Amino acid sequence: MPLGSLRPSPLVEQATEHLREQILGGRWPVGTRLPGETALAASLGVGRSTVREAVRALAEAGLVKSRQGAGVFVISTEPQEDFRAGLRRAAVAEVYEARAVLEVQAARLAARRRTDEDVAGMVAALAARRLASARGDAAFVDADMALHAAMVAGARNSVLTDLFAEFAPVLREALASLTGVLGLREADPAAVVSAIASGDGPEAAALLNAEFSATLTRLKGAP
Amino acid sequence: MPLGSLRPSPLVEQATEHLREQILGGRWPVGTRLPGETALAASLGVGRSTVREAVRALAEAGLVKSRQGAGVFVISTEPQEDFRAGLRRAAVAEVYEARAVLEVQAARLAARRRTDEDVAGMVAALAARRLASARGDAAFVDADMALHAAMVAGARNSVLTDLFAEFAPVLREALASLTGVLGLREADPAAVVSAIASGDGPEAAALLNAEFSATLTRLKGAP
DNA sequence: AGGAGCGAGTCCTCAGACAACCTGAGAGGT
DNA sequence: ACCTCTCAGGTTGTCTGAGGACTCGCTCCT
Repeated sequence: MPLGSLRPSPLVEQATEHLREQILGGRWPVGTRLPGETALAASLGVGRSTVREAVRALAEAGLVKSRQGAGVFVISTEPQEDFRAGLRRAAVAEVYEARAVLEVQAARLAARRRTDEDVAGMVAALAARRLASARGDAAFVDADMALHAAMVAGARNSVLTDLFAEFAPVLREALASLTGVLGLREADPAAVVSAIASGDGPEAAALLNAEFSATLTRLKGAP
Repeated sequence: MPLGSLRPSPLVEQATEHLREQILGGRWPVGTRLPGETALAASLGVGRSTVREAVRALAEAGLVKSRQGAGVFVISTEPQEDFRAGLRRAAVAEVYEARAVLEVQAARLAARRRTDEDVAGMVAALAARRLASARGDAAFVDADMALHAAMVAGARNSVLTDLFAEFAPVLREALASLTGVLGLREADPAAVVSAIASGDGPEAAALLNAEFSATLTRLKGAP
């Protein structure tokens, strides 16, 4: 069962996911021994070191444990992976869409609940974003994310705030290399902030939704 | 800074923990590049394969990400506290509100994207929920959650699906003891399902939003 | 029957080689 | 002056071969 000869992703990741599926699928129950490194390598059509790195990743994920001289043993078949791990594996467009789902409604709530301090935070983040616009992509994306975090914080819901914090690192990484293509600098978040500040929830939601939709079509158009 | 010549544990694990401490300790801020594999190997006094496996483990843990040709970059210095744990600690009303944020928009997407199989799943879940309505609270809540999971699945976004799965256990536990107070049995999810099936996103979103809002006021009124 | 010894199998680590890829500097043209 | 192209150096990705360390089952001897 050799892995595809084409290489859309690193071989190690392919091997890791392949083995993960087998384990989660119940091919090797808890306590059983996996085939040896050389056997797995031959079966997957990759080198031994590739298999070793895949097994190392599964060990870090808590699915297997290797004992020198004995073999690699399954210690769990539960998809113990936390939400964060799934996020990193998901396609950028899906992550971005989920982020849009979260933020559009959060903006609506923020318009009703934001305190004056929240507004001050958004205004400050807005200014920082404007400054960062002239700097590198990474700095700009950081400032942009900080602004959006401030807007979500205005919703005064700790679950939503934590959730956005989950998305932040993945989004930052994905967007930093795409700022040029996506035209993030052309967006006008000031209007959204003023809508939230003035308590106009539907307006804030509509503005954000339009921006996210435009970015999303660009994202799907040009990978 | 060579690792100890004695080997109480495998070298890879020592190297992994060593690097993890450095990253969590802030030696390399988010976004910075780690020294190259060969440099790290020399600095730790181990071979390059050992360093590679350590980096692979840290990548699986979500701390770093390696890009071929560029280097290994720090993407998080957070000690990976579990989002799930935070969910369990949050107030029920906040969790429920976040769930509403997620589902209302997911329903809107589902109306555009759901396949016929998705609709079949929702109809089946609807029937099961109707049957379960006569049974105990726990069974009914399970059936209700299954129905909502089917609706979210219709949005065809794996991130949203995973996210709802994250909420499910917490919601189930919290709602099972409150079904009587919240009047969940009185809701009419059939209308939402038919709106999704007929492609009417705004209608589906509005219906869900109304239901969630009503439940939320009851939830805050009588904890 | 019981224990010591042995050997096959396995993981652990290293070294070297080459491929694939990214980045930045410099040449060259507009 | 600015833009584009090329190229060289550095980095990660992958494979292979080798030897060390450890586990476990089998054999042989007492």
